Amino acid sequence: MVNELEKLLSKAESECKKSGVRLTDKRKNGLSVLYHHQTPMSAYDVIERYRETYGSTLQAMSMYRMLNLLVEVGLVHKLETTNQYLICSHIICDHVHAMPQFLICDTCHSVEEIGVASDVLDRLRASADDSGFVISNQQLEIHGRCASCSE
Amino acid sequence: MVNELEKLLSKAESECKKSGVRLTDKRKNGLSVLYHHQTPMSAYDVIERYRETYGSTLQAMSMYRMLNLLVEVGLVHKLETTNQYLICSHIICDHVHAMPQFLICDTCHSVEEIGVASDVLDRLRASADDSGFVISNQQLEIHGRCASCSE
DNA sequence: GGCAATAATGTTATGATGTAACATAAATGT
DNA sequence: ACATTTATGTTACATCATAACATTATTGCC
Repeated sequence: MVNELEKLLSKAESECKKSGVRLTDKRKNGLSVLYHHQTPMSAYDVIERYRETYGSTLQAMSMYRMLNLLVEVGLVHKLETTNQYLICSHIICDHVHAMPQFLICDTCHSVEEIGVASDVLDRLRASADDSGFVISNQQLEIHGRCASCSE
Repeated sequence: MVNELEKLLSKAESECKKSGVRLTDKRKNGLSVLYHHQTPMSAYDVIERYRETYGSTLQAMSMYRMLNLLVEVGLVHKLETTNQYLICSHIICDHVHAMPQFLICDTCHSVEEIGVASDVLDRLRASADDSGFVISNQQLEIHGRCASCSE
């Protein structure tokens, strides 16, 4: 079996191509940092981890630029409720992705990414529609306690 | 008909009593500022408006303390996706409040507060439960375009 | 290859959001 | 009246994020 990270980077390559941007070494490294970290990271966390791993210090501006780009391309998610970034856990799969939903454990800070169940989404759209409100493509961030923390 | 703000403040009074905190003049004034503003405000927005209205300058620390307390008591909501505060639009009603859901217009920044439809909530809990995840009491923040902005 | 156009990154400064820690003042209960 | 609790003041700082402009790298085209 091929190294998962390589697979991820190769998928990243094609996603970047699709969006007409380059997957530079720095961006690859940034992705790797997020890939190897098991919980979401703040931009400054990524800067620090990047420096430890690759020996080069990125300015905050550069990091935010990189992260925002990776989010736009769809390789990385940003949790708006915690100001943190995490790699998309479904980069490698081939199916079309539903609206992402994050189960964020407020105890251990782990995050599970699932797709919003289609019936939930339908209901949400319907209830928003009662107000004439059009839901944009976005994500749901649900806080609580993960399985092991709620034992 | 009684002034709506007065009604709100009287309800606020009883909510504070319930929680064992005092509804001081500063807190009343803070609530009034939020009440008179039609869109959500950052803490610093409230500080500025407070100063304009009441002629006294609160430090950031004081304002955050006040706002956090009003959120705890249930008189004010905080939008975690935008770091803004808004008065609970259902303070005055007497029924038990469902989990709040905010329809946040990314164009005009207006916010409509509704209750999460109970079937949506049930489905959300069920899908989270598949992972053994327990949803805490919280709120949904849905971004998109309001009726008038999507015409 | 030369060279213009575009994309990416560097650099500096600053704005925006939020809290820790400790001091003082005001209200409350007995 | 006075001890306790609650609220507020004050200072300093941590954290999150971007504007504006300069430089470097890559690409497309002749």
